Amino acid sequence: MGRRRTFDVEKVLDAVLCVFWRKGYEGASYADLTEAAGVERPALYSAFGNKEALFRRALDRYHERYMAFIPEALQLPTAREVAAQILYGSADLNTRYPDHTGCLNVNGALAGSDEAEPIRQALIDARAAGEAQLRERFERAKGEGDLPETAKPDVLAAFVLAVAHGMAVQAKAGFRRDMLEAVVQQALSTWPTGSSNLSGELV
Amino acid sequence: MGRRRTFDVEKVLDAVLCVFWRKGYEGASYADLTEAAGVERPALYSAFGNKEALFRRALDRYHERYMAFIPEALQLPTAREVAAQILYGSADLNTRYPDHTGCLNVNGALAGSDEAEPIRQALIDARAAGEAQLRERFERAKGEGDLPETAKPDVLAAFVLAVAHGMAVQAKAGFRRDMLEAVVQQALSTWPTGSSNLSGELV
DNA sequence: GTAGATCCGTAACGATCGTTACAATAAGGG
DNA sequence: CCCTTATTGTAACGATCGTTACGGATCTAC
Repeated sequence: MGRRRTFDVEKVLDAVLCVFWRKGYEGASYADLTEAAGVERPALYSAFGNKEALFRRALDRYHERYMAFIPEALQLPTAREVAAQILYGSADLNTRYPDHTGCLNVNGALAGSDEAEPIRQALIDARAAGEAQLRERFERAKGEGDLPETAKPDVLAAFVLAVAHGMAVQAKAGFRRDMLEAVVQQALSTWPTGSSNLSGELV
Repeated sequence: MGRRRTFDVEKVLDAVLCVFWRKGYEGASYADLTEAAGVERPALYSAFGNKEALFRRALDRYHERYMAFIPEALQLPTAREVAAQILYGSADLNTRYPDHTGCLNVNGALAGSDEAEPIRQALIDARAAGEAQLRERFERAKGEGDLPETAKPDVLAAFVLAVAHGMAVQAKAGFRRDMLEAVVQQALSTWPTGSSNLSGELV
């Protein structure tokens, strides 16, 4: 059967993920990746394929390990709780690790060379998938009377994720968690209600 | 006094600016820059210095030519109008040019290699300067009774710019202007007021 | 018209990029 | 114990990165 692998594939993937999280797809070199992983280049190629495939694996792992709060949030009873959980969860995740702040979905490849276009599009698709889920959840809330008839689920979803992405930019700039949480509170103060709460006050 | 320049420095700077806008600092190569500018590399070095200095010149020009709506917005009479002008102006700028969407302040260098750290910090500083101006404007509004005593100018400024930065991310992902404008409307839907407008309706 | 200064394009610099031969090493099956 | 198979680290690949010598071209000043 031949020689066996001497490193833990998942641990290496975690180390690689952190580098991509901090430096983005193009900003992370194989020198950075091998140093963080404690593994030489051919081992990375053998285990994961080329850089693009490695990033996609790291991105999948990111969603599994760090974005699990999103599907959890979608199961909460009210649309407002869903939005609050997503926004507070984002503020937390974006500031939890001082050496890789922000969000991989945003940091990964916002702008870059033409060579990075497939990865940039993959991140766009990943964000669009999350937005579609959120929109569907808000449509359900509208049907349940949890959101008013005038509410626009697509706009609400885009708004919530705009705030989340903006916080990711701010976290990458060094914003502290309590500031982001205050931003979330302000964002939620505009939340529409199905009944009589027109005051804009927090529930 | 010697041979004269055969190209228009400002036009070259505009062409360079568009490339940085689309691909970011590290994603834009000299091959890209010279092709867009119609000028060979040594001419760029002679006129602007190295890549970092060239980007800073392009960034200055960006603020002069495209972000002029910010200081204009700050002079509007009410805090709500200031916020609205900044957000609608951002939505417009982020989607106005199909081949370089989003915002240079965000696209330029959100994440990247260590070599890009000075530029990344310069963009952070530029955004922080705009945020400080906005906060001061909101402090003034608070003193004028335009914002309630409970309002937090720093949080409001961070919130407005979080929405703006989030829209920049979304615009770079292909969001259309009308969608961003709906996001802006949602963000403004319950702007705090100093007097009796607690309905959350748009003015 | 000539001298001096400045700019232009070609072509190359060393460094780093992502990627991969290749040989040594270590495991299992006969 | 040998053969096969797979993994390891070294060391290099061609391409591209940002940067710059250098020589020919073009201007002003005298």
